[in-house]
Amino acid sequence: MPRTITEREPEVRYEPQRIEQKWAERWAADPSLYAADDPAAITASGGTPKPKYYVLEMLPYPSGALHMGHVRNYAIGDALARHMWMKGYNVLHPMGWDSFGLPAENAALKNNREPREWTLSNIAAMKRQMHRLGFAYDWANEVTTCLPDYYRWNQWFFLKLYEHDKVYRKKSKVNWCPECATVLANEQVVNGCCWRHETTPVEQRDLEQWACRTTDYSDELLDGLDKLEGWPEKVRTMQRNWIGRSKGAEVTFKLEDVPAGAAQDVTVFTTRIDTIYGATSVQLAPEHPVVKALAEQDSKLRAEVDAMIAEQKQAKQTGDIGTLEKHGVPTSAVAVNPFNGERIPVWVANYILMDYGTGAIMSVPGHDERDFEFATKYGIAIRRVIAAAIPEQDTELPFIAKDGLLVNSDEWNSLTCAEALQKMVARAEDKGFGNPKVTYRLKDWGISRQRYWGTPIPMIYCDDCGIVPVPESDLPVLLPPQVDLTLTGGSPLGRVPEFVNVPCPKCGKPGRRETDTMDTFVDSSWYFYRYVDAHNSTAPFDSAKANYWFPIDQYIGGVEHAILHLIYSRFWTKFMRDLGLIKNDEPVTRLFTLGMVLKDGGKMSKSLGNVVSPDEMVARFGGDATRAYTLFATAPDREMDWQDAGVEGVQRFLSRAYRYVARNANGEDAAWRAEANVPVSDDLSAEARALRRKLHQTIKRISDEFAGRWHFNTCIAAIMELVNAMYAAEDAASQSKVTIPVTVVAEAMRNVTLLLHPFAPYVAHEMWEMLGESSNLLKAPWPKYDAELAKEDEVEIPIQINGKLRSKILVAPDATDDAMREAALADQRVVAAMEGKQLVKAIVVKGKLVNLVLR
RNA sequence: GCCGGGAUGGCGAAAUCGGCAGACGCAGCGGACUUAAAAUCCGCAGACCCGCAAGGGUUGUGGGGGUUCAAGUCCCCCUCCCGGCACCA
Repeated sequence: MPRTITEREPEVRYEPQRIEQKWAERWAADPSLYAADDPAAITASGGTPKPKYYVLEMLPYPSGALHMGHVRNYAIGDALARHMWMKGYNVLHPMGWDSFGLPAENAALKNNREPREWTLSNIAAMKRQMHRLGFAYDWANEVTTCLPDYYRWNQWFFLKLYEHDKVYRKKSKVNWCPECATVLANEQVVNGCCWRHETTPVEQRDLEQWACRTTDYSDELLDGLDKLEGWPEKVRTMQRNWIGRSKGAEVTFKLEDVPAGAAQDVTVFTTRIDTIYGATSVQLAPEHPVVKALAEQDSKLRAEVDAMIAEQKQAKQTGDIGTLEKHGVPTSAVAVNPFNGERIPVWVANYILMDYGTGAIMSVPGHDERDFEFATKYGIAIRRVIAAAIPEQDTELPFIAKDGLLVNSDEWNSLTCAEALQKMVARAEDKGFGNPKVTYRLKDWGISRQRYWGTPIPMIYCDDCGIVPVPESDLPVLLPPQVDLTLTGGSPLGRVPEFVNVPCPKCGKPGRRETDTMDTFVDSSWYFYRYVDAHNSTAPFDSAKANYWFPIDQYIGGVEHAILHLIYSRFWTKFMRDLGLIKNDEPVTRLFTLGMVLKDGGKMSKSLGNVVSPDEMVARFGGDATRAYTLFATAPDREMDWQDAGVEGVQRFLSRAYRYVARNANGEDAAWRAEANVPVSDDLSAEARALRRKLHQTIKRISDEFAGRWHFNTCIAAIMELVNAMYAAEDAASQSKVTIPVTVVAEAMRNVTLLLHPFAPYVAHEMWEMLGESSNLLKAPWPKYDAELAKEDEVEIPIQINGKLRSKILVAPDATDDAMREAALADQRVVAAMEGKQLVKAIVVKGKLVNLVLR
């Protein structure tokens, strides 16, 4: 008869609220609990230093409350950090706040609150949530980007950038979001709309802006990606596309029949100079200066060009550029091909973009699909200049092959494309009508924002001296309080006379401060360096400390930062390296991008009303269950569909683990502890051995996951299985009247606690205490598995006949192939199945399976 | 259009190297305990068919083809979903 529950279940209840409260208080009382060892102290001590491990989760914007995506992100990072502490690493695991930005201004307008006050109170609230979830952060090195002790170093870096000509005034068309009333970087424009206001089309305005020379590092940013093997391929590809390097040539065509005042030639960019004998027209972007000059003399052309400009603008905003039907207008001008002197027509076409290359192309309809479409439509000549090396492989035009041979190209005929590319550029350069050219899609990073809640740009305009940097000794330039934030279009700081009007640092005459602030992506471009030395008041950080901790060993965050933040921060690292502040070329060795948290198959959003609040989950199921569920639902890199019932299931599991320990451990009793700590003897019942086997198999599984795939869902499943096995062993033992020694039970309980700790630290600490352990669980050694103990006595081997499962046999795990085959052939069902058939082949996979091929 | 990722029970998912598909959990069903409920514990469970049952058979990882003794996993073709890029010359 199964034993009754009442015998086994005294009134032990898992009360997460009580346990978590208790440990949260203890942890809060010890601020040094999660502090890393100081590298200087490590070197001084002379002992074998612990290896360092810098694990970082992307810092949140303090919107007021954590969302489930944060919880999932931090649960992953915290599990890893705790595991690495247990593995004996010197772990740096910091947290901070990306706390400048527009939402604070909006809140200020809406609720009449100071951005600073709103932001700081949000930070306090979110920090409470993080504490409640038991995340182990080194709060002593917290970074809050909106405070002067941080942003003064943004200003310091700005001065350094200026000094090294990496930041400059750029007059150009800029992206302007009317909703934000500010400029946006190219990276912040999504489908022609603002990244924060996805339905607000971005306008183009002529403005003078501060821009960072990110393009000085284009090649290094691109080529460096090859070495970032610890980054997801997806992110590397996205960055490659974003940088968009294209190697080609510029070729200048002389123009005829153009107005006297206009340029007398036009330069095109091409990646296929080898096809230039196939150029049968030149195509210009409608905004091209030559077109402008032509249109001035031709009102009909002007009307058509204006319509084309409007069409392109519209299509950019709707994201339809790329699918527009190609059309164009001929002009009166004629271009001369510098290679063969051929006179070809000049057209204006809607598929040519002014902001890429030179805004002009040579059109080769024989070997480019777009040009082909256009030429076909307007009856422009189409000429073959490339043929396949093997004539049978020629296809109809347009023929795009890059490994062909040149034809119809005078002296260049029968060269391969690759040879022609090289030689023809050389000729163009030699003759002065062309040159090799590398074009990038990446543009310099415009960092001025006409906003209040950001870092003031430390520059002063003086009528006599021009642009004058604020002297380093005058930093920080403080953000004034109580500023009128009404969205009128100008920089709010411009409305604060006490801020604007300052003497020129050079000549002392009245000057005006720069009133724009920095893009908030400046803040996040280097914040992780500040963590190593957050209180430094004489430098952004100590170089020795940064060189100890960097690069970041593991960075964890959402894929939505694959381009913006992760390109800017790579740029910043390279600039700091060139300044001599750091030695590393890249900030991050390994990057992990987590999947989104969905609800009912869709994104959680306020408008859909499907947002699950972490606070509510914590109140219902506890912090441990909430965070552990975010890991249990699926693998961390996959999208996860939230289900409240799943959290409840995890809570039940934690309860089971806790109650097992509560019933079986008596850590307060010295006699029990003495008995529990006796080494396990070899003389064990089958039940006890099975339990130990399961334990050691579980240790292996979980250790392997931490070292490899991070499929923490299967880790938690494995611990569930182990706990189930502990209950089952108890059950089996009670039925077969065998006892499982206290030492074996204690070993299982101790290890379950250690394994559980990275995922559910509160309950693990409570269990650790119940076991009478007084050491700090955070740094308790990660368990080692014993391969001998993990080995099965017997394994069940499936027997297939012609690939179909027909029977199973038990054999020793190291049984030889012969022994397995014999055992399989002796099996009753096999014997029956072989009746009247012939054994053609027997496939034996050692320790795995036997497949008998019968005919 | 191009580049990634994905599609497995009623649901979330597992299967790490080509070797028992569905571990673990949720929901469900049956049972124990209870005056009852909650909580807890034990058990069952892909689908279909045969059988009173024990058991047996067929089928099954988006669709179609292929390689193999053996395919969720490898190859070819296709559909749908998610993410990114896109007249980039």
